[in-house]
Formats: sequence, C-alpha cells, structure tokens
Amino acid sequence: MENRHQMQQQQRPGLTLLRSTNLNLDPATINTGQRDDPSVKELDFFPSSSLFKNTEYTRKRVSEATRRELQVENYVGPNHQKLPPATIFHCFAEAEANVEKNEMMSGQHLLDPQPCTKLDGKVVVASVSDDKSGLEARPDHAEDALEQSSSQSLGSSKSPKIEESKASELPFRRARVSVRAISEAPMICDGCQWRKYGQKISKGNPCPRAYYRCTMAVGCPVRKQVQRCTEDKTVLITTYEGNHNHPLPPSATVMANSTSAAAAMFLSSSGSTTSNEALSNTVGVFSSMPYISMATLSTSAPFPTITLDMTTNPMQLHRDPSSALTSPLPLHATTFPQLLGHPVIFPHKVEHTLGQRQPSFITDTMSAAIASNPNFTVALAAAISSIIGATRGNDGNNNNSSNGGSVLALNGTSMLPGST
DNA sequence: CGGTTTTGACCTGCGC
DNA sequence: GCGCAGGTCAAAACCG
Repeated sequence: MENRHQMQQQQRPGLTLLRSTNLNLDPATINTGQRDDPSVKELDFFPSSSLFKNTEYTRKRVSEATRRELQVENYVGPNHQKLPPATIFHCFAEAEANVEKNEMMSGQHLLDPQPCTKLDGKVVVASVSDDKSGLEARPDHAEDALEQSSSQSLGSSKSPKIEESKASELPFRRARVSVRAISEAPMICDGCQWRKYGQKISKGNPCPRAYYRCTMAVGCPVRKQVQRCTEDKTVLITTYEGNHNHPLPPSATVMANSTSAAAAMFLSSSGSTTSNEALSNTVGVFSSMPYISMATLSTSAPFPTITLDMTTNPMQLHRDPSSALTSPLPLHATTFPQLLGHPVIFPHKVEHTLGQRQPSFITDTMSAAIASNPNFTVALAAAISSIIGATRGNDGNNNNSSNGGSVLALNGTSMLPGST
C-alpha cells in the first residue's frame, strides 16, 4: 500500500508538470479597463524573467481612466493608528525612487516580478501559507517558504517525521483565505490560470466543490476551492491556499494582494497576540477595503481561515458613524472592476476622493503620482508594506506604538505586496 | 495533438 | 480499530 503510494508520487510528474507556454491570458480576464477607451494606454507588465523565458506575453492595455480611479483610502495600522504624515512621505519618496529605478532598467517589467516584494535588499513576504515569522522572510529564505508551502500542500508525499517537526514549529501550518462573492459564473475570474483537478460533493452541501491548481507556472503550489453557498446559490465561495511562485498579472495581483493582506495580518497578529486580538487587527485591516464588508476568522478548522465577505453592506456592518475616519459616505451599487470578466457584483462601494481625508500637501502628491504613473502605486504599496514589516519586527516590544503598519487601499483594494 | 475536465479510486486525518 | 469526510491522484474522455 505504502509502496503503491510512493510509486504514484514518482509517476506524478507526467501529469502535473505542464507547459511553460500557453500563457495567453484571456483579455476578458485581465483588467484592462474599457478596451475601446481612447485613453487606454499600452504598457508591459510582464518580465523577461527566467521563469517565463519561453512564454509568450502579450502587451496588455491598462485604462488610464481606471488608474485615475485609484484612491488612497486611509492609513491604518494593526492597532488602528493613523500613519504619521512623515512616514507616509517616506513611503512616497521610497516608492518614487523604486519606480525610477525600475523604469531605468531596460528589459525590466513595470510590476514586481516576484510574489514577494524586494526593497533595497529587504524582502517583505505577505503570504497566505506562511509561518510565524514569514512576513519578514529573508531573501534567501523566500524560496524555502514556497517550497515549504508546496510540500505542505502535498503533505502526503513527505516523510511523516519532517511533517511532524515542521508542524511542531509552526503554530499554524498554513492559512486560507476564503472569498465570498455574488456571481452567476461558475468561477470568479481572478486573473490566474487554473486547472481543475478534482471535484467532490461535500456533506451538507448539494453543490459540488471544485478543486483547482494554479497552472501559470510549473510547480506553483497555489490551490483554490470553489463552491456555491448552500443557503444562497448566488454566492460563490472561493478559498485560496498557498503562495504563487511566479509573477502575477495586475488583475490577479489585486485579488492576491487582498487575500494575502488578510492572511498576512492575521498571521502576523497571531504570532504575538491572542486570537481575539488577531481577529480584531485583521478585521481592522478591512475597514480600509470598502468592497470587503466583513472579515471573519475561523480557527476551529484544521487551518485558520479568513473569510472576506463581499456580499453585504460594509457600512452597516463595520463602519462607525461617530468616527471621522469611518463616517458614512455615499454608496452606490457597483461592480468590482478587478474581478470583471465574469460579473462579480459587490453591492456597495465607498466613494470619496483623496483630498477628503489627508492634508492637501500629501494628497496632492499622491494624486499626481498615482494619476501619472501606475507603477508608483505598486512601489508605494511595497514601500508601505516594508514599513509594516519593520513595525511587525517591533510588535513584541511596542504593541501600542504610534508607528503602526499601514494599509493602503487603492480603488478599494489593498496593495500590500504578496500573493495568495 | 496537447491541454483540460471528468470521475472513480485511493489516501489521510479525525472522531468515536 | 473502524468509519466517515475531505482532499488528491490519474486514466480516460473531451475539446479546440
């Protein structure tokens, strides 16, 4: 029996190791804005990295109008502190420097090619399947983390002893991020390429659960489960697990960042706080993600799971009308553009602009930078997240520090670098 | 023909 | 130890 299983493992590559080509992403699945929009500009976003040396990447167009929609929501640390303006400025300066650096390097892509963001030698990993210290993984350990994630996903193929020792080291072997969204489509389009490898009817739910594996890169450990909600068939529950080992297209990055931000906040909190605090902190993150109305955390499951509920009204659930930062704002029904391709409908969206909450000297800078260069938002997010990483390092000693981390919501989307 | 989906069998973990 | 349920494998069928 055991021998048979080992044979299965050895024979597996023939099926699971797939193409290095055929990465022609369906244009409909990429958030390119209005394709006929005259303001649409063309830009490269894929690297010529070794990973994709033999792949074909098409030039994708990104709507200028879509980019202008990017909004800086607010700056909230794990303890709900506002980020000091000086720190924000530092982030912008760093972001600008990185944008310039990236753009000067010919042949370099405009977006970070790695699932973790490198900043001046420091790597900040926002990972769904990460260990206790994973949010500040060292560069030379980034691959180890991925390897670990991968091996954990395929746990049965590893020796029980290794599994055991790893499990004993890690308070949570891995976390999952579950996204609830209203969709008529069989699967939400998150910009990644998936291969279905199984389907199962689980107990208590007549709707089958489908299992998908990311096929955008060989050996990518990311998996997801898709299932319809028993109570409401229009609600699609997508559960992500693992860490991409390849660059993501912008449309995928948005979702990946959002989910990784959730997991990252939870995991970082869980390392040094109680689960209640972790939950509190994690939920706090999503006060800056208007399209995510509810973030719940389940630690009763084998793996801690964060559920991002995009199906209900955020203001009714989590906004505190007495707070200046969370005062009621005009709402309107909208779709979430980053997930378009299939109509994923989010009931409400906070609508306000940069200047409403921040001192003008900051917001003007932000507006100009964001509007003029989409790369800036990416670099800015990376810079801010690097500060988060630094802050996390001090969390143990300084839980009430006013230099808390930050979450940057762009167009209602966390831009914390990382991946699902 | 190569990649994807289907689907029955199998493995593993967990509760009793 | 046994049964159950979730998760995965992999051969066959399907598809473009």
